Amino acid sequence: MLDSKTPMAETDYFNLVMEVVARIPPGRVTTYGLIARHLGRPRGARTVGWALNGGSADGAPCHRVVNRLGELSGRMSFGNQFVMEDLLRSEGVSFCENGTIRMDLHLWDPSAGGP
DNA sequence: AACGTGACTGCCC
DNA sequence: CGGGCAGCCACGT
Repeated sequence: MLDSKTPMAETDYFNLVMEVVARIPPGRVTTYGLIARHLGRPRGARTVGWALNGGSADGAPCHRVVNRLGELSGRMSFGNQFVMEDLLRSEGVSFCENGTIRMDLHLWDPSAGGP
C-alpha cells in the first residue's frame, strides 16, 4: 500500500519508523521496542527513539509512542509531557494516577495491523 | 575505523 | 515498576 509510492531505503530507518507510528490508530499507543521488533530490530528500540528525534514529522504523532512503562519519554524533545498527556486524553486514552498510560488498555501492536 | 551519545529494553536486587 | 547495570542500533565528530 504505501510501499508503491514510498521511496524509502533501508538506511532510512527514520522513514520506516514514521510509517509505523503513522499507522497507530487514535486512542492507542505503542512502545519503542514493539516498533523496533516490527522493523526487524528487536534490540533497536533506541534507534526508534533516534528516528523520531531526528525529524519531527507531522504525519507521525510521536506522542503516541511511549516506553514500555507507558510513560511519555519524549518530554525533553516535546518540552512538556503534560501537553502529550492532554493530547492523548483527547484521543480517549486513560492515564494512571502516576501520570502513565494504561498500557493494558491502549497498547497497540504494529503487527496487529489495525484496531 | 573508533569513541561517545541517546525519545530504550531486559535482567537483577 | 522502586533503582542500578549491561547490551543493542544508528549517527556525529
